[in-house]
Amino acid sequence: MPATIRDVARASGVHISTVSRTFSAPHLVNPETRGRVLACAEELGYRPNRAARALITGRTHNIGLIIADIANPFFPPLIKAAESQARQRDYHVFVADTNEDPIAEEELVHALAKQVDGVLLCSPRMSNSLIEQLSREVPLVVINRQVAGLPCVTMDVGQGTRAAMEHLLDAGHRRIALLSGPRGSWTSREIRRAAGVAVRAGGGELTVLGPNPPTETGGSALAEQVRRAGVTAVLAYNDLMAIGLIEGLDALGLRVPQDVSVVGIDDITLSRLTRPKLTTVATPTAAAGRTAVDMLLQHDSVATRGARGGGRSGTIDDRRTTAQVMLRTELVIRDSTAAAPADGRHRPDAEVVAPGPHRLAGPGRPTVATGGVVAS
Amino acid sequence: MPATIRDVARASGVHISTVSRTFSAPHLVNPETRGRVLACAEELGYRPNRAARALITGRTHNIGLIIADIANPFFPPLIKAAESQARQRDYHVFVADTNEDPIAEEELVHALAKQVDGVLLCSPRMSNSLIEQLSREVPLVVINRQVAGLPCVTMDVGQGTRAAMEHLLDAGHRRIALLSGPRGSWTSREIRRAAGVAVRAGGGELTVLGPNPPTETGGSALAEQVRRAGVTAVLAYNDLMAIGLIEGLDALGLRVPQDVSVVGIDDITLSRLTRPKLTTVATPTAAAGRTAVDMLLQHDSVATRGARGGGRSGTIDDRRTTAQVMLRTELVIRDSTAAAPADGRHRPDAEVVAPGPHRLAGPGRPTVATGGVVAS
DNA sequence: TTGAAAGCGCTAACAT
DNA sequence: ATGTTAGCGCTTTCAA
Repeated sequence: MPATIRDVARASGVHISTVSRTFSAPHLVNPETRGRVLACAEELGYRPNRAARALITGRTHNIGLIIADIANPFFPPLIKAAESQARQRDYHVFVADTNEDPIAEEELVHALAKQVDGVLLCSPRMSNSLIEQLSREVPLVVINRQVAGLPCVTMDVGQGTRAAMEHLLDAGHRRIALLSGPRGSWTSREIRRAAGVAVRAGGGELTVLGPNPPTETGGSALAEQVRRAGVTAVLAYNDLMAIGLIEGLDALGLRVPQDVSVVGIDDITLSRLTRPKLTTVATPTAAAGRTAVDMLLQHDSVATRGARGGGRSGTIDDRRTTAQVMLRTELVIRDSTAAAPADGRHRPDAEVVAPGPHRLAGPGRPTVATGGVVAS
Repeated sequence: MPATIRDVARASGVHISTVSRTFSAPHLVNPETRGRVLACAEELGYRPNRAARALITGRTHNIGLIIADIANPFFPPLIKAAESQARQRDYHVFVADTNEDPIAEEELVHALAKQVDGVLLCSPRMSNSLIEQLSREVPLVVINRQVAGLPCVTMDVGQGTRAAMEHLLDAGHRRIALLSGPRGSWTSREIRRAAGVAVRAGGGELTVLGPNPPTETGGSALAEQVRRAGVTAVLAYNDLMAIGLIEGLDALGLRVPQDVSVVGIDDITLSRLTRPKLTTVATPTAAAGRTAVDMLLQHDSVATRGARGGGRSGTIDDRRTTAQVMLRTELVIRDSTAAAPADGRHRPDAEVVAPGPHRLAGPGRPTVATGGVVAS
């Protein structure tokens, strides 16, 4: 039923290749002919079949977006921005949800590989080596994680964590807890590292609780542990956990921020709507989505992984041009943090992190180009 | 670079058609041969190219999901459920965001049509006639709207609205406002219709404010109008608006629920997290996503719109089997509603709906099969 | 049970 | 500037 290139050719009295050119290389066709072809195409409702085109050009004009959990409010703005940016460049996007499962992630990359020109891997939980290996199958841009040799866009949570900790230390807090995120999360590791350094530098003591599921439930489940730890302030892996924690604390009769100060990370919409409004490290999610798409398509346009043409270069070769972008974050102070209560609180009984073996910026770390802009 | 069917054929010493059969009709191939082929395929990391397959079978194993606004928290659970259900049936899903723009909707259907076996149109804002017309181009399942002759999955917001209104009337409210949703929203029309009837039946007076953008901002912007209307209770088109309204009311010094009761619709996660917790009409979004996918794929498996085969039947023909499913909703009473204040409040100055010309269940309405189950 | 051949809708050399 | 031809990776008659 749908009109094909042949229908248009017949209708406009030219060869199919002329029709093809009219769409893929208009400058090569006589304006007059072009007009006629276009008119016929319009009339017949003809639209080039992208799949057929992909078969020969090797470029599908699709991209994959693999998300840890669509229902986690951190992601929708990123998805939205990525989709919008992609479409603006005439790309469509497959969105897939892994439920935070590394196995599902891998399977999805394989499944999508043939149908897309590249995949945006958002908050992957799999190993670095697996990511590298998959990047040989299809161009990858990694979001929320750094993988040496691959284009990555990350948020500067280290800086955000420092700012948050300094904010808490300034307010007189000394015993501080960190609710860490899921196992395998690069972001969580960065936060922990930065938190350890910052708290130590400020003369405080950090208690790390986790790993945890990055959800509201994950946060509220920690209320009792937080209480027992005897801390006066908490930094959570994300806003959802922070909000859950506040709920849980509330149920235990602990008030935020009077008894305990709580800081989140992400600045999801929700964080302005709960009471108390959440102090949090704002993370430029939409910018991350846009940037990742740009990086993928730039990377991708350079390297035509065509069936006919230059072959599968670009997947490996232009690693040199591979950029790692880190987007700035920003501490947003609202109502969930206040001065530390005057009375000393009881002793902790959870793990206490002495500075430990983490290097802050050792020689092994990949160079980071800080080029991002905070979403306003 | 990626292995093709030919590589596998060469490696296993059979003709490509045998390899093809091994994957698409295994029972037609000798078990021994099949084993060998499978082994080689495995070894080479071969995966059938779906685009190439689609070219000849006419079935892409992709579906499109067109969403009014991904960032609106109503949608992510639906997207997630749809994607999950689709993938379970070996389908991938394109997600596209229209920004509530009817023009974008139409354009997206066209753009996606060739790459998918069907499109889920979620909360479309375009006209019925356009939807019908588009359904001739590609199988459509409409979510959150009823279009005669097309498979639809809707939420029974009429019932939910009645329950909400009865709840308010029981609590002594007589002056009630309805914050309507976006222009073009079927759901908004249904709510208004049901609200008018229910309030009138209960001896109350309904003030309709709108149309409005279905956002928090949309809600908070209405606070002043709500105050001037002199109502003691409000039903909002969705939770986001309800929450925004509560914020706005708060800024005007009006307390919820003491001064004004507020009811939302949807029961997004957020509604349990704001203070006061929102009374709302729970809407089974995940179930809607799953159901829509099922309807599309069932519809679709019946009708092979193959290039070679039976042609583009199914798009028009089996309208007879077209189902319209309406999912049950449920009023969830939380903390944003209370008894009407004893003192009479000032007179409204916004539009007052006398029963008006709306029929509740006129002859022109399509038959509705109520078959849904509320998501627990 | 397998192979041969045609072709899905399109693009890209190569001619003209 | 346009037509010819080959073929992307795959499925599907039709024969053998």
